[in-house]
Amino acid sequence: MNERYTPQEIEAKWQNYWREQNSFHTELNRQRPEYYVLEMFPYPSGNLHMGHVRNYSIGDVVARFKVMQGYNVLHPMGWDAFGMPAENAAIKHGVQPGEWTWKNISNMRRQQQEIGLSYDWNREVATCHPDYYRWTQWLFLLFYERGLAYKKKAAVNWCDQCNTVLANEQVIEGNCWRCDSMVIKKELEQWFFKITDYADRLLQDLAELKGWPERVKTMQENWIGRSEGAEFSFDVPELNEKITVYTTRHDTAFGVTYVVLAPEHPLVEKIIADKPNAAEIRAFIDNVRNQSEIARTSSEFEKEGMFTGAYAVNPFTGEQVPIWVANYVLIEYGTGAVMGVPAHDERDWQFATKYQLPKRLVVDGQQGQANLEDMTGAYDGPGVLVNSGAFSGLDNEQAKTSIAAWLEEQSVGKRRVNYRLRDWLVSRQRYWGAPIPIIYCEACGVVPVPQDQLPVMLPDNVRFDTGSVSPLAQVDDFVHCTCPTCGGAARRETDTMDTFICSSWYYLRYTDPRNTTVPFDSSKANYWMPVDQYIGGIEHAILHLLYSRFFTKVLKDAGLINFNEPFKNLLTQGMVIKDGAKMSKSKGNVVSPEEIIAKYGADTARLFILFAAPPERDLEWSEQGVEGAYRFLGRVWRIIGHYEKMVTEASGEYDKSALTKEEKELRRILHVTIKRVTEDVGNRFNFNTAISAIMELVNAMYVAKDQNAVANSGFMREVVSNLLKLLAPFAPHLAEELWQQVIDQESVHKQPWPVFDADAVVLEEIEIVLQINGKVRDKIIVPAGLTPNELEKKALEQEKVEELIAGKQIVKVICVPQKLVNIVVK
RNA sequence: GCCGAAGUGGCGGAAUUGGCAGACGCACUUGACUCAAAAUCAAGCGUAGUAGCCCUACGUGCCGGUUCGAGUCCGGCCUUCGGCACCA
Repeated sequence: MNERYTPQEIEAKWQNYWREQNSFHTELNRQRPEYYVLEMFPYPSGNLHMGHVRNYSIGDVVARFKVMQGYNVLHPMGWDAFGMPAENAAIKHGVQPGEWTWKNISNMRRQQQEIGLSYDWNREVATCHPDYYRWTQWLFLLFYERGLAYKKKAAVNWCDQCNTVLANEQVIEGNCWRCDSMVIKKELEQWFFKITDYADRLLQDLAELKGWPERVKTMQENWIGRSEGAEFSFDVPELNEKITVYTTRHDTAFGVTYVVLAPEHPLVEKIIADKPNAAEIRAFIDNVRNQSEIARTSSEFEKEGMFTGAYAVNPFTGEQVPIWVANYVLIEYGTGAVMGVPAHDERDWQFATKYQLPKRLVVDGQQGQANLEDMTGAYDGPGVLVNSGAFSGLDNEQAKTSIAAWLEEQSVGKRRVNYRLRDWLVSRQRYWGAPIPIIYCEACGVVPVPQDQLPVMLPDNVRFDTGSVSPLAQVDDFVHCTCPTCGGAARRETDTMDTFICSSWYYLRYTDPRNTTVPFDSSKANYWMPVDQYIGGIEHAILHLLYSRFFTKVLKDAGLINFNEPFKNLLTQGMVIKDGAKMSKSKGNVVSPEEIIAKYGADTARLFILFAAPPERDLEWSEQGVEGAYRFLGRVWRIIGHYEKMVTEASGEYDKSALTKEEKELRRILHVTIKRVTEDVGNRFNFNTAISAIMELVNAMYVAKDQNAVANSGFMREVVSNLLKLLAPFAPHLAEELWQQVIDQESVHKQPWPVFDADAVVLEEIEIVLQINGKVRDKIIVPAGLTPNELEKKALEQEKVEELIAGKQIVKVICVPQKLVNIVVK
């Protein structure tokens, strides 16, 4: 073999070899345990960045490790290929979005192949391919049939920059998730998926996800935002109407001193129509509607409201209370109307103080001593009900139950659970997405496109500078069609689907990627799914991961799959940062994977990324660290080169009992390393410590070389072959090269993962720490396996110990076998 | 405000079940090799005291507790990062 390690020569060779051998092709096989490892598929932006390299390196180690352990491993890759950037490129450079996207895909696929990733490329999918989006459309229709896709007019999020609507999940602090510009509210008719029907299951089943990080589960929990309360009605006698309010504090219902409606509430216009200051109130409402969403929903925002001139009757007290309209009540949550209880809600306190509305204390938290005069803010703690009719004297938590029961008996209200989660707005006024397969017929109304007419193909040669209208609406051939039901003239829906729909089921398509009759065969999906290990960025904690969970539940209800949750274990990798900041073009701190691979090779890049930090933590890019990884691989190359002749000429067998002391020690380190790497990769995903263990083994091989102590060629073959197996998932090219040169002609990646020899890892002599009063005072070498009594005796015999405890009384001696002796004296 | 995660050398990080804090790597220092440099191989490297070795004391964000023994467990804080937030 060459004296120097030259990755540039080695890597391409093995990448071709793996491709020619179809090394990573996977078939369904019920005789073997399956394992599905998946990295989030990328958007084909044009080039891989270091975050991708990290993501794929992690997945590749897991995949190769599991293959060697004997699992039937599914490890696919594909493209989340619809979306805005392709259209922006079309507007800017005049290139067709499809052309731009496919070009990017082939470039990024090449870059992935240069990393040496073990994907089964036969299963590659791209969401923008008609063979894929046909089934996205099919699934839309499934949702439609099941009553989970519907169209409604609502105030929706609109991004002026992207010229389209957005789902709530895509609005980050009031800004567009993609272009970061401010999101405004627009009243539009749009398609929604009824994710709220699944709110409770999406919340409950989080408990099943033992292999998910706590913070992701918490984020989803917060997002779903379940609250338990009650809903009840106030009569409005002058209109013969009712105002229904939602509250989680029905125990404070006797403290209501006013009722507030959201400005958008449908009753507002009715109430104010005949009032003298109606015009003034309307002006106020218009003003509130023009306030931005973030401003309006910020708790620091000044509360403003107006009295409507009408009154409502509190069903508990029979009292009339004024009806207000105010900016702090949101039409989307609850009933769009709330009861005002200034004494026990901070917002109501502020509002009532500002507009001099009365306050009434109904929960006493100070054993009868509480009074309004002493209060400087609302009291929202526990206490006993006062001024609350028949409920006075009850503990406020008990009162919730009693009052809810009363509401239901009197038929003025009921218990109710509310969610913060909104339905998923799925239509987009964009071209580069899957067309929504719906036809509008004047005679038949809304008609779903029949399955045999799918896919509804995206037309070519479209103009993109159409402003706030979907580009598809400008294409007459696309829009005009015949009604599938009556054959009359009809129009197609011109909106496309949110790309998050495409990515909500791709993991299922991988299990059966070329199926032409259904999106996937159920038995195949049931064999491979759920994904055993999913790996991706934390930025999808809510968006993609919530939508995919929703899809899985709907498909289960439809009988297409037999599992509840798509991703059994989730690893959220940290960011790759440089100089303390995320790599970005604007900061000028981007390191190009291609350049690194050209300079050091893919094995070095992979090794550095996996070694520099545990996968969940942010990783600081360090060129010197990369050098270190490269140096280590060179060290491996040279030490194996040193033993090459010995190992190639050796047979596999040797007499273990004939090993020298030094050989035994090296063998012990080898098997300890096998044990550690197996556990670190298999149980904990601590690739950094797995690699450090391999480094220690290599260091020990250098020590042995220095001692000139290893002469047993059969044993050395064991060391070298196992070292290469351990290294194979991390540095697949180098391991393959050395394996085939030194050990065997069959791929190292087809070898069984090594199993450690329990006898080899046992030490004959061990070091015992001697403590006096918990402080380390000495260390002794003793034969392994001494009983605590023997240990204690040995410890007390030590000269140094005798010296230190002389004249003192021994209170207690603690012996931890194989570890330490602690002598407690006074 | 509510919820979650994390704080360990100059740096990235390790310590898996309460048992030698700092594995492994980077940086740095030194030696060997070399005319020299690079590469490589070898050694040292928490802080303070000491010329130096031995040794001693201190040391895992802060304060306290439990324990023979705490980076690890408990109570109370502080800081950083992330999510949610006028959600009634």
